[in-house]
Amino acid sequence: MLKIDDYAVIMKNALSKNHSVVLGCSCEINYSGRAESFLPDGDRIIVIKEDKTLLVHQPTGSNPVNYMKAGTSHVLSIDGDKCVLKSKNGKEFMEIVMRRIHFFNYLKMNDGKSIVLTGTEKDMAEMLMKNPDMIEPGFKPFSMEEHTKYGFIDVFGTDKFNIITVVECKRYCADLSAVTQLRRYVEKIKDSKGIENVRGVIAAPRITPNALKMLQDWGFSFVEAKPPKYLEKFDKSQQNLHSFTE
Amino acid sequence: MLKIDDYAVIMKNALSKNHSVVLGCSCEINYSGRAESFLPDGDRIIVIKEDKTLLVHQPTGSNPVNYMKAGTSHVLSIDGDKCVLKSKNGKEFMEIVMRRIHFFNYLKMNDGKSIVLTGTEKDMAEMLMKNPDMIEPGFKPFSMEEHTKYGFIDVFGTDKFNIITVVECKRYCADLSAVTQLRRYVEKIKDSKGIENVRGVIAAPRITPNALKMLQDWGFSFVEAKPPKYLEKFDKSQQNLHSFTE
DNA sequence: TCGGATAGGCGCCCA
DNA sequence: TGGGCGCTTATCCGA
Repeated sequence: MLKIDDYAVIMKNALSKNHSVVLGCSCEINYSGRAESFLPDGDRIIVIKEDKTLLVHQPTGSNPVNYMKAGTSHVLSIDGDKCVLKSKNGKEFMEIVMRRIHFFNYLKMNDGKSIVLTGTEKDMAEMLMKNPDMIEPGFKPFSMEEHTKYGFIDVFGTDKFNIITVVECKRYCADLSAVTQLRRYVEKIKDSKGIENVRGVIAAPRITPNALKMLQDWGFSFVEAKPPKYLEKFDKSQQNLHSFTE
Repeated sequence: MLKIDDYAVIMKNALSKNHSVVLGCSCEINYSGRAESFLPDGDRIIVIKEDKTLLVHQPTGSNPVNYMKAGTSHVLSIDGDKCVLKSKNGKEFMEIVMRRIHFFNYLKMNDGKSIVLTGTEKDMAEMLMKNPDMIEPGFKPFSMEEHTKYGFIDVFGTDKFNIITVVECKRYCADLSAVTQLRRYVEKIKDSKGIENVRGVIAAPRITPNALKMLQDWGFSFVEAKPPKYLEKFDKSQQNLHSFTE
């Protein structure tokens, strides 16, 4: 069983060599920066990454209870029978006082790979550009170049009556803010083009009742559309992959 | 040096006993659910929490590259010289194929404490309720967080001329969406009360130029205000805490 | 660097 | 359970 001083020595060494560090400990934490926080003593898992990102995790939940962003400087010291980590990044400060260290590991991670992700809102907009009938028959999208020219509008074109139409995509459920966002775009186009008659469309798998009401109040319309998934290979092998019983 | 089969045995045991699990490994990952993703082989840190949250971290960045939310079921198996973790949560699936395990730890975490956080938007709204002159002389607040009746308005009251005024707080920099949000609240109030004259105010430390323009176009106004920080004790000891040289 | 917008966002509160 | 919304949001992308 290593003593806390021994952990401190190997931890200092690992940090200086830019290894990733993972440990389980009992600690209390002060943070001051964009906000301020105090977390009383309890068991946590702490990760310090090679870019000096610091994460503190409690035994539940997806998000770290405390964290520091990449580029933070970390200094470890011993204060009596406690191990203290002081972290600083600009105007942000954190102090972790470790009462006990349950385990400690470090690792030089070899990982240059980045994730390939599909089914995002961007994929959805591209799908609608390629299949404009999904919005409505006769819809003609402008080119992508023109799309970027007008800012952050997802899809942009003309309907069968040649009316300029702004389409806002949402990959999940469209809400009130999606409608106000669309409204802002439509007004932007009206303003910059000097045209009165501009249509607004929300394309999403579904929409909340309040959002639909506001949409209709503004004379906009809703089109049901789902984001595409390209990695069909994996889809097909799902039954196989998850053939275990729950 | 433990073999991958040995790791699998202790890992299965730890998972069944609802311990938190932390490991470093080389792995590749498939995910399918709200989107789909593939992550080629590389070194990662994996955490499985007691609520069955799964986090996969690369050596840089704050966010996990892959994850599964609380309540996921995890099944570990050996496939040749690989260790495979299959995870399932509703319509979401993940498969982690581990080529090599660098380290492994588990821990029954004892942590009932929750974080105390100040300097949030809610604190800011409370500050403005208690010090209405910060908005403007003569401002009288009605109530805070009008959740039920008129939406989720932060602060709500009357100005010195008894005009109904809606205040939207932002803890950081107010942007276009803050203005459209305020606009939506003001219109809601006008509509439900049948009153034409309703003022809109954004209270934030700062505001983007475009947002300010839109705000003014709509006859709304901007008030500079910062979220309060209460844990002054820690503030004062900052020099002391961070007296190390960088 | 700033601004704008998305996220497999998450987490919290409330009807 | 779903809607609405803040977040120490983080992260990406374009000007």
